[in-house]
Amino acid sequence: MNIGHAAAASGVSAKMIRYYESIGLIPKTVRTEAGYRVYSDQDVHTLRFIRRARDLGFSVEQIADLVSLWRDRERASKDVKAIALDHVGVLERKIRELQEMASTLKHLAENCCGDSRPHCPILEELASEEPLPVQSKADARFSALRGA
Amino acid sequence: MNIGHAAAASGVSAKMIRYYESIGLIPKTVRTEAGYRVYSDQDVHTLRFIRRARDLGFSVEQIADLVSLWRDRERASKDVKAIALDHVGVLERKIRELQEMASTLKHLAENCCGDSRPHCPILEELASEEPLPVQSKADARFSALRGA
DNA sequence: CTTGACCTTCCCATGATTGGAAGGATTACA
DNA sequence: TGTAATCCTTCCAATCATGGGAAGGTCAAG
Repeated sequence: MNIGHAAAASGVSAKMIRYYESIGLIPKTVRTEAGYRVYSDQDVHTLRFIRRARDLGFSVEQIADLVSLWRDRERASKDVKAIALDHVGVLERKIRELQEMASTLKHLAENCCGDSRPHCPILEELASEEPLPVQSKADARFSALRGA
Repeated sequence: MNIGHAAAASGVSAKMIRYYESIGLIPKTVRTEAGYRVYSDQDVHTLRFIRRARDLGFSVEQIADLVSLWRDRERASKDVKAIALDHVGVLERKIRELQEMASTLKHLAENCCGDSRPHCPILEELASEEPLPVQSKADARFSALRGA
């Protein structure tokens, strides 16, 4: 199977397959006489594994660890779980960050008429010298808004 | 005021100030005879505006638009609001993505003993051929985000 | 034998930010 | 005044995962 076929079968683009090979995430493949890479079903299986891990937001580095644990029949499941939970922590931190941004911004936007007049609490807030009034997601009050 | 001072006063690093200048987000400053950049309080105010917009996750491109609207006394507040709401949409899409990842992963991790034995549902799932079982959590956390 | 669809390698770009090197300017202090 | 520390300057590189594209070789079908 050539790289295009492996890409279609695994959901990983040919570009990325070459990249993963170049950084050592996957081993170098057999080549045809003409230099074409050749992939087995097992290779495609590994690529699909990688694809799924990417879909869950794991970094390439973490995926390398996951693949090596996957291959290791003597692995301890706690090692896998540790990677997963660590990543969950990162994701949740990121989610909280974005939620703070979104809710702050939504509150600002709600207080902006959104008409053709220039008055705008969003700009006022950005131009203000005071700390940004972060709306924690549990806090639905508009207390800190100026010009509302 | 030199760049270090402006950086400290605005919360934007000297590196980033130079970068913002290089991409045209802020105009080129006056220089001393020795070539040192010189900043006014007004410049610092603009930098702080930029800093706040970055803290809310706006892209540099959006910030350029926001700054120009900020400067424009004839602006229509709907133009500002449109940028803000567009960004809220992007943030919320991102949040949903991350939440799906986190909840899928947490679910998998909950079913992994996390001991020294090799059996591991997380790896099994990654190695599976079936579609990833996304744990859609369109529940309390989610509606808290848009419900406000 | 040509055409089109592959494949190869190599370089570049993204976005925002940081790091660092080489070298000049300024400042503080003895 | 000398000198050392701390600034400033520009330029280049790296991050992370991915895509775009060029130049050129290969392969299969018509």
